[in-house]
Amino acid sequence: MGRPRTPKLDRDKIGAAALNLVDRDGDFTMPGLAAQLGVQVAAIYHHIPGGRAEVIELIRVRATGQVDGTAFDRLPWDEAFPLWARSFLDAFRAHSTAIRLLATEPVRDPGIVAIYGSVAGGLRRAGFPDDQIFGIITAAESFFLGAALDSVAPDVMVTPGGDTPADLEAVLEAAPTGAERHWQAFEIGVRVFVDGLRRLLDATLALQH
Amino acid sequence: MGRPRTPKLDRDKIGAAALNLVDRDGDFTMPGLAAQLGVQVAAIYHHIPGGRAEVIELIRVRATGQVDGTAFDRLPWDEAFPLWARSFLDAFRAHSTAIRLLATEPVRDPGIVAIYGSVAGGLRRAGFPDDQIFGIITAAESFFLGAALDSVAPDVMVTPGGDTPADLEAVLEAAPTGAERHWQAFEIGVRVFVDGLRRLLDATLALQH
DNA sequence: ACCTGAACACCGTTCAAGT
DNA sequence: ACCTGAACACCGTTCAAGT
Repeated sequence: MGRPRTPKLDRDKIGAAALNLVDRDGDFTMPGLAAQLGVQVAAIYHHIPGGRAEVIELIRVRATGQVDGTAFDRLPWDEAFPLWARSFLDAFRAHSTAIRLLATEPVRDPGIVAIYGSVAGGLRRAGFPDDQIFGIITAAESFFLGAALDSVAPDVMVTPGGDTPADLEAVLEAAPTGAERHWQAFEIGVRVFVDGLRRLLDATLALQH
Repeated sequence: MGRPRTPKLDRDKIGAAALNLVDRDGDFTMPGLAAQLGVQVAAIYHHIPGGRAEVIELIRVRATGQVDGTAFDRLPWDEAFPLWARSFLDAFRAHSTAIRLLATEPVRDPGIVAIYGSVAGGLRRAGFPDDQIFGIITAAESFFLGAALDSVAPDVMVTPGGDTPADLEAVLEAAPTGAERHWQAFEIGVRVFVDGLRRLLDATLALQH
């Protein structure tokens, strides 16, 4: 008891243990985290003054740190964009049980934002206007985040009841089911986004000519 | 005490009271909800066997019930789409303090899904293929939901530190700040989405010619 | 500085008892 | 069927005490 000769805890260990718990259980508690670390709850507060909310932030930084935008360094923007999108989705799906915990706050950590240098660079070189690029990145991330949430959603139940509009019923029947439904929506979204961006780029370049 | 002559509670009253609490405080507790209703906590469980999770579902249905896709009934799809997007964002922003509570589960309630008959009808008449329309709706909603989360996010802090990539720094400096930043991202997203959908529609119609 | 041990106020849920 | 009153196990956070 008392102060140990070498500290038993640091922010890194706490973050790693928390992510482990969350991957296993989909959630975590402070007592559970303390037990996992072989420590009393109060000890955690010494390193993470923000308490549970700050632990969640640690988890978020760890999970989103796997998002990779470096494809923009070596590929044309319209080829890099789908890879970026995919890495974002994969990063969240790798911790799918934790998505509900992570997604409630958008990715705004300065350290994480810095990772997007490649994305910003790729879009600049392509010719997108500087004052719109961060908006484009934000809009894209909004879609990615929503898609991540959709990816853990239960499949839509098509109520065969008579109160469903005919158009909706036809559309639901023609749509794929299960996991395929989610993938289709994601791929449509990425494609639509890239095509829409291409048009925005063309309009910008036409103005400059 | 004992069974009252007329029931004091029903699902509707519980949902309304819960939404009120959440609008005021950004969250709610079962004891707090019971107090608001002038009732003991256990009484709530008699009407909502699913407990707190089901109360949240009631709130979600109420909030998302304000999403309006009927613009597709009277306008061309590319004019209706932005109005639909806006109504979705408004519905969530009207309960902005509750977004974190609501957004963790996507809108998949059968009753809510039925509202999208207008959207499905508009996209069908425009010529989008039946088997892709639900994917389009899902992708669009993913973006709307992400944008709603972004709309309550704190403004991005531009760290003047030297470790920020130059491209990112330039882009962050050129971007609008505060609320304007969010609106720009939302509008770019909607525009990009509509333009991308137009391209998808053109490709579809060209195949059919 | 870093941890233990114990405490506090609070939470969600359940259950017997009443009409 | 519908509510009360009380209980249970648990949670996040704090604080004095120890080294």
